[in-house]
Amino acid sequence: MKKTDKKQHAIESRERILQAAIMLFSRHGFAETGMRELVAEADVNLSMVNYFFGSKKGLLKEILDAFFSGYLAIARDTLVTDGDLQVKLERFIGNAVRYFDANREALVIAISELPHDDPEILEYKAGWARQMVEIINHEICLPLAAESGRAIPPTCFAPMLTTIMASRFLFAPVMEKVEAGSSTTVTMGDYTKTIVRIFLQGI
Amino acid sequence: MKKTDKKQHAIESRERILQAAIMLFSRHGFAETGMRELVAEADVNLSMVNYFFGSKKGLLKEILDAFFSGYLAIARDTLVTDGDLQVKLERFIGNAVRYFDANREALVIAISELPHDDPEILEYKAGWARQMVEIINHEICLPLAAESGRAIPPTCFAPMLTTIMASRFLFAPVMEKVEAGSSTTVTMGDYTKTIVRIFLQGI
DNA sequence: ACGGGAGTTAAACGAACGTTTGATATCTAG
DNA sequence: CTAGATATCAAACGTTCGTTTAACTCCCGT
Repeated sequence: MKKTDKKQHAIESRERILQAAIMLFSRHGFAETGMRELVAEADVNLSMVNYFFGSKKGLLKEILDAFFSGYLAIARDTLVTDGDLQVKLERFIGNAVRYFDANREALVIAISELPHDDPEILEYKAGWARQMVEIINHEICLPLAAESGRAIPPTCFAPMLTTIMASRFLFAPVMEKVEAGSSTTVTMGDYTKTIVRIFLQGI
Repeated sequence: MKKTDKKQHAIESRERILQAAIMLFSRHGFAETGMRELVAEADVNLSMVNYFFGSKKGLLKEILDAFFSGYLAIARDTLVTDGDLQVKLERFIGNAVRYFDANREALVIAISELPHDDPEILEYKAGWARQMVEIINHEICLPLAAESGRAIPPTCFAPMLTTIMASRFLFAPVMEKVEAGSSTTVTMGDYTKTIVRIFLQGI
């Protein structure tokens, strides 16, 4: 095995652990997923999780970190610009839904773990939320108040916007049982358009 | 101790377990809450949970059952009536938000556990969802399609409506860290009005 | 008044948990 | 070439998990 192969293999082991964790944490939950189940799925030795991530919780942190930073980047890229409020909102929702779709498993983990008050995790979830709230405030809430007089705080609006975009992915397992195939009858494009329409002109 | 006192005490033990479970499951999650932590909070013996509820999962089921049946009852009472679609929707949102507020801990448990695919739990979450979807379809989606031509399936709309109403409670622990007191700066009445306005005429 | 069922208890069960250790193989740097 | 870092491994660590058992108390129906 060449040196590059060895390093490559290590990187791949790390990556396999991440992928397996994202899948299992989203399907069974973080706490109900055991390390042995995880390493079996990732096809690595039991010790490798602690070797690469320090602890099981460290692994969760890295997953959440990657997801939140991507979500925040989308907010920055689509909202922190000149232009009409409606255009910005439409662009943000479009990109965010695409991002949620491409990372639906990490999204489910993030929302599931969101309300739990593990101090260690909560504190730095708040770190990401703080940045998000600031963007939503400057680019949506303040302009909205200026042009229509409606004052809605970003700490209230950001959760609304995030959860409505996430709703489809959170309910997917249940709705698939309610009506098989229901998670695909509405295209992602129509899903986006529906959310945009609700926010711009109501149902 | 009188007979009524004894029976009363048993009922109270059962009730204390339920209350402690609702609190702990919502704060720490179902799987991360241990039985010993639970019975210490409820001030009962370790065996009592299995005695009253059969298993830890039986306890979770009872909590979810009570929450879902209450939510479904509100949907029936406020939506399955004659009247204008907008009036019905406004009435439903008002009552549902009040219900979520009064049962915010059970709500958090329900949403957190929603995406996980434990077959036993998933199957009967789907049972409740099926009834909910049917009501939303008949009372909202079909009338909406008839009067405005917009076709949005209830398996897509019900999750949207539910999660936007739940958003405030799901994000409360995080938003409280972002801005202390932020979970009370918007009254429940204003929160309701905002959601109603979004759905009826947009932001 | 007494047998039976319901509530409660302390103790123990085996299993599974996350983590650590020490050895081994492989690659890198000097 | 060799010393050290890196990746992998099997095995064991001590805890904690959810559940079960058996004994005990107390109340109720007959």
